[in-house]
Amino acid sequence: MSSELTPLQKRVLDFITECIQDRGVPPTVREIGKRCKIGAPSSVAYHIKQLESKGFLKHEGSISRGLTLPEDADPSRLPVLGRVGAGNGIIAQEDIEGHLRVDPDSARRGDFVLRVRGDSMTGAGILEGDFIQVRPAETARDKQLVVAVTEDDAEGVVKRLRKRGASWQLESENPNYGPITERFRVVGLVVGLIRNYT
Amino acid sequence: MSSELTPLQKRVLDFITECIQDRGVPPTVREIGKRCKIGAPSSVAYHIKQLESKGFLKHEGSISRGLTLPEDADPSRLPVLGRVGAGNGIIAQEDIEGHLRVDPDSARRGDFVLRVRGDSMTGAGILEGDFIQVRPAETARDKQLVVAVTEDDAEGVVKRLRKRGASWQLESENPNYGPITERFRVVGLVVGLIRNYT
DNA sequence: CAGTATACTGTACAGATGTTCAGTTGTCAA
DNA sequence: TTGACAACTGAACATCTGTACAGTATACTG
Repeated sequence: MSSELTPLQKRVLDFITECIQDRGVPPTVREIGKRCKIGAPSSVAYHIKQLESKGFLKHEGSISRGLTLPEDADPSRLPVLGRVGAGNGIIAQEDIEGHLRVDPDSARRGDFVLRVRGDSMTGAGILEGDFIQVRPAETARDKQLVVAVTEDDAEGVVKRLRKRGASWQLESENPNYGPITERFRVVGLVVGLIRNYT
Repeated sequence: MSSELTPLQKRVLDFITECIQDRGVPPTVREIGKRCKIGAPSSVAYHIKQLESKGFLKHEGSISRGLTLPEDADPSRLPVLGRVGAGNGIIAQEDIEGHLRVDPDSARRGDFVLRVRGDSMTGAGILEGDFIQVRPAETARDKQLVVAVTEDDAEGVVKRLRKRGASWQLESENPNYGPITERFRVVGLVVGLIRNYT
């Protein structure tokens, strides 16, 4: 695969990212060279071309400091999914309904957002229409809020994982709903919630 | 006051903001001049100096494109307040405990964030420790969620505003708490909620 | 009127900057 | 060894870029 980075390319990319985020201004080729121990500006240009062709960087014409990161390089910009897939890749491109920006301190690469349907979790303060931030995971501990898929419902549900005796089940937090005892698979942990009052 | 902008200065600042947000790279003095019909680069430098001295812009040394916006120019970066003041200015600098970034589409300039204390609003899906996004306002409509201050408690409470007969009162959404019927003043509307599960 | 402050223009210049191009080095396969 | 290829170096160059400086025009003040 051509989308792998050499250690040096990674260092270059990291430095560019650092400059943009911390200083607000992208670096020049010579600044990159100085920091990453690359002697010639043309050599840096070479790496930039590599990074650009691999999709890690955008390079605007030949203007000074014309380096930007592609939008999806920002880990705090999370995709809002209409459903979670049951397949191996949780995030299917066709299910992305939009994007939501969250605080960078509470986001990790890979997180995604799901819109809550139904009122089965009102007891946990999760209302219909809320957005929940989910961190992909295949296991969870007792009493954690999880997103799971069952064989019936491959769309994904938000429930509390509970151990009852020897077996695990998914419980709602609304007396009108019973637990899910059929086979299920945890796909992620609920790590945050965003609600908008119109 | 020296913090007012002339129309031209505003156009310059708007263009710089546009470049940074849309293109990712700040403009050069000549790019600004071209767009804002300022003939001489030195004249643009003059305006930049003005904008910088008024605090609307940061200007890094004499490096190319060394223009950045001060952090508090970002309307999606909201201050987290420990309490809301009862005075004329709601946001007192000394009460700012930190900052929280929210989605730009749901933020407006002036919004702030308050950490919820107590469980009086659990019925509305607002739990202790949640962050609520507040938009300053002095009036609100029936049934809206508001932040208000009373004479006893100048710290600020989150309640639902209700009209009961001829008078208004603040109601909790937890059967263990009664309504607040004493004099109060609305300071803002609840427009969003952010919760982090650790 | 003279004096002053603001908001410019025009020009010049040193240094920064992206790019090109002709080579060089090291690795790996045949 | 030879050839191919990726990863560089070094030097040169045309432009881009921020800044300095010497003025100009206008409005306002006393």
